[in-house]
Amino acid sequence: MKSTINKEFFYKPTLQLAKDLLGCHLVHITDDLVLSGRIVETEAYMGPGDRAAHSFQNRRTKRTEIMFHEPGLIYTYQMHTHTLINIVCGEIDSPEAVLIRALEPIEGIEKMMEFRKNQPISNLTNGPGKLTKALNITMSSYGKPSWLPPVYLTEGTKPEHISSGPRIGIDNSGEAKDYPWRFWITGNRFISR
DNA sequence: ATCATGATAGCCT
DNA sequence: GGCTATCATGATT
Repeated sequence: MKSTINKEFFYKPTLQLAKDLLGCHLVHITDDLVLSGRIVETEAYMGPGDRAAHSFQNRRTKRTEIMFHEPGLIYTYQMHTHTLINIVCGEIDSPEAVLIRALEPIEGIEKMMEFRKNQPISNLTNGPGKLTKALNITMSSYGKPSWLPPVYLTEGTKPEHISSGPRIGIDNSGEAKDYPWRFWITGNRFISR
């Protein structure tokens, strides 16, 4: 069992945290089930100045509210038919977040296959909507701490090398679409594309 | 490559 | 209350 991350871990610049989350494990534990994966791809959303961020221009609404709170909390939101999971970053009142875009399946792979309608292992968690389905993560995690069960992070194995590039799915975000704020473990086969 | 899906959010009247 | 868009995915052409 990997050791749990403590909340001090989250007090660092968001771009650094986006990289430091690579290699950590995301775990969902319930009474009779452990589902986990190693984070292999993330994206940083930099708040008021980032046109791709929900909190652009400090937009503070019911949905974005949690990003104004302490780092390490879970920000989930619904996108079409999928739930996406982010980790809140930045100091209080600095509404930044890191989106978890892909995992490498670790524990509970058989069960993940059930949740993912018998997809092959290579297609279980290689996208932000897929991984929440595989780990059975829903909107009920909104605002919960990511350093405590049931949905939490643990230390994993550090990546050997990290790559970066433009974020995905934000073509309507002006100049922000080209910022290299997507990070992934170089060569990993579970990245989203 | 395009399209349907369909759950809110956010913004307008 | 209506309208439009969305940090995606799976199925279809």
